[in-house]
Amino acid sequence: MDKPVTIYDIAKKVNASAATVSRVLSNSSYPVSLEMSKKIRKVAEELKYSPNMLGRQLKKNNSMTIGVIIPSISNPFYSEIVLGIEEVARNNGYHVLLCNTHQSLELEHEYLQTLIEKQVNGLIISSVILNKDMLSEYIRRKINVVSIDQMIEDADIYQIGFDYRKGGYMATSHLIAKGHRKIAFVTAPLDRPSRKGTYRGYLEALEDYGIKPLESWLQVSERGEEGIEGGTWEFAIGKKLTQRLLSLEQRPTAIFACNDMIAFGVINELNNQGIEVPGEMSVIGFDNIEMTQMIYPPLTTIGHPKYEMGRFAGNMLFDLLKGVESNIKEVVLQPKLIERKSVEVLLDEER
Amino acid sequence: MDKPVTIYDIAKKVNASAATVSRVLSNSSYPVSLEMSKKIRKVAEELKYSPNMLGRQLKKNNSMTIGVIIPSISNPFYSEIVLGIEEVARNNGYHVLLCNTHQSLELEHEYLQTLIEKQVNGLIISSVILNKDMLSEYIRRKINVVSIDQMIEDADIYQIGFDYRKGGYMATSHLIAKGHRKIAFVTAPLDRPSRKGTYRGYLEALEDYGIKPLESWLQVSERGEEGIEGGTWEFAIGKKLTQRLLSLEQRPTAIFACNDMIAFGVINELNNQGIEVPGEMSVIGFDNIEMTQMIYPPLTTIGHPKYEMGRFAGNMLFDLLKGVESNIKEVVLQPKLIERKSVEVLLDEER
DNA sequence: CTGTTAGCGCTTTCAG
DNA sequence: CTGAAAGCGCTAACAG
Repeated sequence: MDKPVTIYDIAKKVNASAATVSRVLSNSSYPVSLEMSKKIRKVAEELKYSPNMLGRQLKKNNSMTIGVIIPSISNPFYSEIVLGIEEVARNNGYHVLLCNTHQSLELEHEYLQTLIEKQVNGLIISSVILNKDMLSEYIRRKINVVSIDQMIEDADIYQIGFDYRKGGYMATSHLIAKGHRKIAFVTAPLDRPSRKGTYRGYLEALEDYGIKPLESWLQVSERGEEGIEGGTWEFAIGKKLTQRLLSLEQRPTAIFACNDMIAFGVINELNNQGIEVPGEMSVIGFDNIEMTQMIYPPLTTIGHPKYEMGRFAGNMLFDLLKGVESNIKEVVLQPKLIERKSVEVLLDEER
Repeated sequence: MDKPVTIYDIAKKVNASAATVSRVLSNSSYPVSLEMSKKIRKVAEELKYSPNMLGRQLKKNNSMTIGVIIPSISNPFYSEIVLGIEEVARNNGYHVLLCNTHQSLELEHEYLQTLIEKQVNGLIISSVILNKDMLSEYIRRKINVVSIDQMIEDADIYQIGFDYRKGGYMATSHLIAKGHRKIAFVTAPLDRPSRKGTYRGYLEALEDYGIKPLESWLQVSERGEEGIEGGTWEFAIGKKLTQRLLSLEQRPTAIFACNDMIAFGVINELNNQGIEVPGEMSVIGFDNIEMTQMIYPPLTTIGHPKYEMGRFAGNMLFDLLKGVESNIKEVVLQPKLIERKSVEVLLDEER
């Protein structure tokens, strides 16, 4: 078992000191004669030297790594965000340590801790359960954290959010503009800021147009088993909630789902029961994940700039790491209506 | 800016040596008096000590990290695999450094290199472009690597594959069993072992049943722009290739897509053109990603044990890291027909 | 049971 | 321009 080659091995071979070798191989600005420099590089090549970053990182106290904590990478919503973050991390020479909490408070805690131990330089987090206190360790250690998508109340961290309320309002008023009055809202539990916001937007739109919401048109699912809350679960609740809706005496003419996965479930169940979308029932989703273009009919939904949010958060974090202080601590990204084919105008006589 | 607390700070406070502190805080089996041990833990708590893993890792020459290289996490096929790997990594106390190559040879090279520099203990890779030579550095350094899904020819590494040929055979013979004779194969470029295998299976099934394949029923897309080859691209080629198929004089009665994303494109185009699935055209996919259950009609496809493949690869790797040598270097996972609703029997008179 | 010492691989003063 | 030496935080012989 041949020992890994270090700068000392190279130093010996070229009759130089480890310091000099380090200086050239780490591209330091420190002056080294061209001749020496060349020789060192040549030998490094020959010996197939590759630096041990642990050494450097320990010395510099800089891991060149940022942590990213999200519920689950298998959720396409998050995978787009992560792709955005990764791109800017790579451009800055950083690596990403990705952590999937699977909605488990315990796991989230654990990751928060090990990321500190691994000496991450910064953290980007989209947490469902996080509060200010849990981040205190980071703040104390002056590790920069930026929170995305889910706002954390009055924590002293940078946040980049999304206006869910407005999105909910847009979706609902679009439906109203198309002539719908009986609009159901189908959602996973209203336990996160994002969903609460969307729901508020829904309510406000109805109110602004003088529509009194029927209680039974708000369909909220039970909490899912933590951990298995993948796309399948959301799809399933979309189906179940739709069944309930269809068994109502007063059926709605349009369904607003709090996210696209649930909307897929809604449409699927509608199809199963032979109800045509959008002919007999309009459906609108939320998030605009890639798949919305791929189903039939293509889903009308609310656009959420996921990739951009990731890039934005990444850039913000790296600015902070570079010491570029900003006094903008909070930015809110804006929703956008994406019209496709799952919503149809409702004629007066059908109301 | 308060300096991070180290074991020395604790040692000073309790009048012990750093060694002793290290012994208790790293849960070493080395004997330390209960009294001392308690005191140390208490002070560690008070000082909010958290170990710097870089120090330990450098000393132990063990990063407790494995690298995972895949094309893109935004592809649901890979995200499931990764979830499987992550689970076993976590159970073993390891972290995963995830790298998305976006089909770029350059990026792949770069990652291969930086992972070595970061001193990963092992590597799991599903590479499209990898060959034996590119792994030589790893082999030389005795870093264990296990390759998944895409077999690498006669490299001295562990491999866990999937029988694409058999999958292709199963899909095609299922179609044949349902009465189809005019079966098109719609695929991304046949430049990877997996797709080649699937295609071979398709051919063999046709031959076994005495069906001569029409050349125009093999529809291969052009290469996509590297990097943007996400789900949208595959969806798009599914659509485009279907258009070509439909413009043929001799139309097929069934379409076999080399993966589910492409199958979604196929179905979408069929829908657009008012062709009913499966009534007028049967469609079968490949991979059984989650979304296949969510579209309408639910897609008949070939099951690929993605999550299990991830777990399998992870377990194999950790066995190797633990020194459990195995003489099984190659294992091939098996396909499974998943019957849903996108294939219909073709009556004799329709042939 | 505890402490001393050396050193993992690298960078960085500080002197030459 | 080059080198010697110290040290990042931690662990592991070795000696007591």
